[in-house]
Amino acid sequence: MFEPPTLKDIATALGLSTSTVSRALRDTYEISAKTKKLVLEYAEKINYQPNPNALSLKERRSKSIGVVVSEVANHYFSQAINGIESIAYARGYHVIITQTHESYAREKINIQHLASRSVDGLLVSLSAETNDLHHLKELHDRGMPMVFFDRVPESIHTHKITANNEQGAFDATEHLIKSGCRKIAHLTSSAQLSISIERLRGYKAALNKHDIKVNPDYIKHCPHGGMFPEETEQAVLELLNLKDKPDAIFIAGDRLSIGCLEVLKKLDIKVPEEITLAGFSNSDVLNLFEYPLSSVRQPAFEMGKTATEMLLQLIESKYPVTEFEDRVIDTNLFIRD
Amino acid sequence: MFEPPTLKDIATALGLSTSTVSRALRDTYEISAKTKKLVLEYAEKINYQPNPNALSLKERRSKSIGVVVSEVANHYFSQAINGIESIAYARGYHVIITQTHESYAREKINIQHLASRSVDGLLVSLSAETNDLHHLKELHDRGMPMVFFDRVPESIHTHKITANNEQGAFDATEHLIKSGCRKIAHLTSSAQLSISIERLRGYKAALNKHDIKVNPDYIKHCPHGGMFPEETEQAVLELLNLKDKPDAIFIAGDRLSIGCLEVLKKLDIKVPEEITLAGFSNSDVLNLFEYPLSSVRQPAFEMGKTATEMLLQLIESKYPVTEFEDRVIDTNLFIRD
DNA sequence: TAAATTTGTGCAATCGTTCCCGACGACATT
DNA sequence: AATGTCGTCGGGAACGATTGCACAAATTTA
Repeated sequence: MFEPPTLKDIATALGLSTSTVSRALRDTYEISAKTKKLVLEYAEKINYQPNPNALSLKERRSKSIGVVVSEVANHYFSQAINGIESIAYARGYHVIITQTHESYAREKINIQHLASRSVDGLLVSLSAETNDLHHLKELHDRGMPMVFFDRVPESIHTHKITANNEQGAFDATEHLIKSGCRKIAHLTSSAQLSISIERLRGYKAALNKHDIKVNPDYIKHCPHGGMFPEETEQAVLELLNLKDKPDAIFIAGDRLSIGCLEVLKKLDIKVPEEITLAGFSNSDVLNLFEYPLSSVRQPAFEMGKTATEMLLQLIESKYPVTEFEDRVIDTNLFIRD
Repeated sequence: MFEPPTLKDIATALGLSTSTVSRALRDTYEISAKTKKLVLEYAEKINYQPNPNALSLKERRSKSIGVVVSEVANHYFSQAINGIESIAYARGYHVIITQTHESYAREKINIQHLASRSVDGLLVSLSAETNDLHHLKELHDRGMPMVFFDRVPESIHTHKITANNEQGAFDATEHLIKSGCRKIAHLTSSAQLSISIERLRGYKAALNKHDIKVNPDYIKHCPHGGMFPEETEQAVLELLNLKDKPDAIFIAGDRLSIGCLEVLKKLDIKVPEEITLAGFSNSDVLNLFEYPLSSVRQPAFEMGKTATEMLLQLIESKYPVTEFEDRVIDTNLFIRD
């Protein structure tokens, strides 16, 4: 069995009390240099590490933060996680990552898990299915520090950090228009998600600016964010089977883009000859794709960093924070073909 | 501040002792039905959750396992993690994921982190840089249950689970040979990694079987597994600049494949006209690539599941386990073009 | 009716750590 | 010689939950 050494082990081995050993290790002034040296050397020798559970119990904090994302396989999130870890580790915090796979049930369980696991704070990006915010609201009301990023809720009052989704969507859509497209469809995630709302707004704004009427038939929502391939496939097929077939699609997410490309490939539809594409994606292999896909790239790493800094500020604040920030970071449009 | 309710809160609110409350919640026989109901209802109402740190301290286990992989952005690992989580969650364990980014220093820190964090066991895939196994050996000797997967060490005696790398490499190489290639190069990760060794062996075996001489100039190692694009680029360029230029490359990893494709694209080298490719990859977007890449796919999800089952068996075993298993799972070759 | 048994509950120790408080020797001060 | 100060160190409570043991009240038995 794995039994790490404890303070008591050091104390009995050295004929001291646990309090003295504790103080020696924490370099308190009231311990003699000789004793300190003795203790430190022995502790080093047996590779003593304080028991984090005992510490958490005593200090009432765990020096760890919980992260809730839909999927680590998503490039946006894996990059954001790298940003989160870079800050968290530097400040002495552990990071516990959980995935919702866009499921509301899974999100609830994970949040519950993390809260009971006594993390000091939460970094959350909502799942595509999430409508009800009760589980988060209650926890927030009870004082759990949390910061939302990417997919943020309207009604929970805390720090939020998002990409400039509206501007990004506007840029992508306008790029399609400037490429000569007029019948631009929009394939997006579930309707209640903040990113969906904002991207839809940017899409409409671009159309409006260029005097193109918004066609409701051109807007397709995938309630599970493309988690199920059939969902994406059906949406794309519906677009392609319209009488007035679109000549471009603006796609609101990574997984949706891939799903869409797969359908187009299966039907052997030429891109960009028959249809032009643009979409949100943080994938680093888009350049290698057979079909060109102009992409709006979010500063994921930076967003992860910023969100973590905000969360640690909440966690370490001595007084309840009442002023919350809504940070918006610009996106970049990468044009392909 | 976030102060979850404790047993004592319930006890004082109900005029009982903490022991009675504890027993009521754990449904012990010696508590009257009336009291039980009272306690359960109140606990439900205030959403009581036992403090996991107090429990871990008492039980001397945390019901959590640590995972060490090189990168969650790697499709193989993200799929493996899904497999790990599926088992762990079902058995009531938390999963703490850490990334090495192929760095030995990072691996040491993460292992140290997880050990001090008192996880009950470790699921490890070695980093490309790792040569020295001291940090793992010492922990293992001190009784920390661990299971290795994918990249496994020779000298630590515990459960290991790998894909049939040799057979997979053999299949891929033989496929290249059957496609008419004779001058087959091999682009791979750092030389000491188990997967590199086994895949190299399979590569050589296929060449031998078909009476093709192994050309040492055709074998290129990337010590950081393609973590740095320059590394991959240089290796590929060296291959392309050989007097006797190879007509195919068998690539031993996901990131290397992508790096290689990027170089070929930059140089505008036609695939498969000028050079044919095959490689290990669990990416689900290879079909969409401009350049066809036949791929050896590992059963990542299944490997994650199996590794976790093995680890939990070690953790929950009453007696020290001395019989260890070396599970090898078959790969699948997906041919493109 | 008194003794024995059952039933329900509380006390206290434990896990590993920190920290308040007090102890005790050595030395200086009055 | 008595008191004060300082430098070092130990005792013990606390954090939250579990659990063996003790013990009172309620019930059954003799």
